[in-house]
Amino acid sequence: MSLKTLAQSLGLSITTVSRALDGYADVAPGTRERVRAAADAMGYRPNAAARRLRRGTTEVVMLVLPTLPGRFDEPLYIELMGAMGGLFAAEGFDLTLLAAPPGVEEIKTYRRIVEGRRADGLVVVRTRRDDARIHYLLQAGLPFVAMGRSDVPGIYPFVDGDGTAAFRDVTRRLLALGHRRIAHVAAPSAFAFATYRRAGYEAAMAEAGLPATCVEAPADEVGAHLAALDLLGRPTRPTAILAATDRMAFGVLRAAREHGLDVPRHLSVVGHDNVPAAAFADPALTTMELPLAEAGARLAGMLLARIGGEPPDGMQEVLPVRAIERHSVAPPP
Amino acid sequence: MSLKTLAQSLGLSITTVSRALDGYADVAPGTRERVRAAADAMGYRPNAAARRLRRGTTEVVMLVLPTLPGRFDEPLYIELMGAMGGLFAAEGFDLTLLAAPPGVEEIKTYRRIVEGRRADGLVVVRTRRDDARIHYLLQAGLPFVAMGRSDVPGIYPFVDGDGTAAFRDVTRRLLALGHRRIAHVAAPSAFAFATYRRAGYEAAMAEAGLPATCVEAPADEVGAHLAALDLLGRPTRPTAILAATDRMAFGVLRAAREHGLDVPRHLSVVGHDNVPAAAFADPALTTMELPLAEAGARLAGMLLARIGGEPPDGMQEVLPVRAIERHSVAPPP
DNA sequence: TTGAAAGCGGTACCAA
DNA sequence: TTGGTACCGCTTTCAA
Repeated sequence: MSLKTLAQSLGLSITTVSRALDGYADVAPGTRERVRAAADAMGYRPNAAARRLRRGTTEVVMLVLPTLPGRFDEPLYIELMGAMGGLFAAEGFDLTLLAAPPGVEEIKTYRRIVEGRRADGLVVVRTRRDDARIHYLLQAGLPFVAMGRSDVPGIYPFVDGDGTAAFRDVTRRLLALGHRRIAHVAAPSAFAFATYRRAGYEAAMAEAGLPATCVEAPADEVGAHLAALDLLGRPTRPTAILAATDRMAFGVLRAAREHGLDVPRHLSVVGHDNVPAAAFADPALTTMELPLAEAGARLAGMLLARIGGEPPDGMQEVLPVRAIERHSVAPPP
Repeated sequence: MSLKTLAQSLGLSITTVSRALDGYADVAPGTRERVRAAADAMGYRPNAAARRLRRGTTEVVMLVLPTLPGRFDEPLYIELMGAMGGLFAAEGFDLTLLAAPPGVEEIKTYRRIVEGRRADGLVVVRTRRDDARIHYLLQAGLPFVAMGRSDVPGIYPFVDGDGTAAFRDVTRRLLALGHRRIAHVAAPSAFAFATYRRAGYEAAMAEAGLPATCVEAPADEVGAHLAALDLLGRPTRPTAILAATDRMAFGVLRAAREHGLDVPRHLSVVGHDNVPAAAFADPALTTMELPLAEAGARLAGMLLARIGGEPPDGMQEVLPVRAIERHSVAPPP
């Protein structure tokens, strides 16, 4: 089903048919209707490759997942994708997802996308402080948006949760409850979000004139479990632990159980992300949530605008993080 | 950076350059090397749209996620993707992921892919008994593979876990431990996996001459939570509950807690999937696992073969499911 | 208001 | 072993 056969069956030129379908003004209304009806009836669908070649555009937006063999919080990205997908689709873009493990090979994936003109724009997720992907994309000039900030200089669109404020506020709440020994199981500092969250925690502790205790661990259950085991084994153990993510919080909960500690009676635990399992943890996990639907909508809007040629100035947003109170926090013993 | 400029800079024709890069035999070895070196140096990358248009192939394989806004238990699919991605990439295919919420619009997404020739092949996941997607793809003739079986007649490649054997075996194990009142919180029967798992449970119960008790619930924590609340509130409550998935098992664990029941002392609970959180549930969840890396590898191989023109006969595999013993199962009280 | 024709950047046939 | 060239299907000038 090509434009040609469609045109022939209508006794028109492909030019006219093409214009009628694209809604150009210089086509007789009657002709346009006739063409549209026929296209519909015959199930005509423009060949994507041909249109892309001709227009020099791909109608594809890619989100490259930095998948590690040991998985991380990918469900969050899937949710983000769900939020963005509809918006892109409405503008005729396919949102496609590619997997590229971090490492030296990672940039090759981006080169292939850029140099092979495989996408009109990119979504970068799980940003790192010194992010080679952002460096490269900035220099390559391909429109992109980032979910999360980074330390890379330059103006580019991003949306991020205000992790600093969130962790500062939750630390203050714990302090107000009477906690004094509050520890933080941080994610690796190479990740931007990890440093923002940690900074919020440290700020609140400093404010209260209390020492901060941070342990850095791989951003998963296992890493946090080991880190928490360490913290809880110390002579003066913390009465509250802030985990950088919910998955890390699950590891902390387990460590508490293994130390015979009741949460929240002996130990308060807080996570971040509000993954589905958090509500079903024992006890139900007190956590924080960045509304991904909203973040996705903003990101999609920004990327579409960038692809449309708008400059990135002002396309930076730090969204507030919502506190979710459940049952893993209580006054200190 | 097009073939033309590359050819000009080498003083060769584009024909020769194209053949040299594609590794055809009828190119002088010296020429080939010279071309390759130049292409590398200049960062030449064939324009994807042009090649696709000419070859009539897309070098794209799509996996369409049936995402529902708000619930994504799909880390499993991400893992599957990770397993397949490398294999596809090795053959020059992009594995791209598309989101399409189930419903009347779903098939439109598939039509767009098929009619716009946007992919050479598809991976269908979370199959349903009467699966409109499979119907459509079979009729459209586009190569595809399914993760999971369906009742749609026709020969097409699939890989599935043997849910029937898995649930039969675990039910037998519970029976051997002395359980008599074993219930099953089933996923909606529209999903193929749900009926296979349920069938295994029912077979084992019938074998033992015991009545089966099934409650069907939405395949998430909340649905299973409500279903389990119902089961545990009955006059003679079960001593063991099999949940169709781990996420559902989390809901069951919560219901048990709310009924003041200790798992596994008062109630045994079993899930399926072995999601990361399962090991960190309280108690650590006894569950089952379909090796997704292996399933992904099989699926990728099948799809590549189908795209290469091989017939689908014999491309059906039901893989054994591995039992993961943890701490949510014990003899009945 | 319509149509002819020139590409977009490759691939592959045919000839040299 | 190499080069010329006709497409692939669509968009978009330019003429009619």
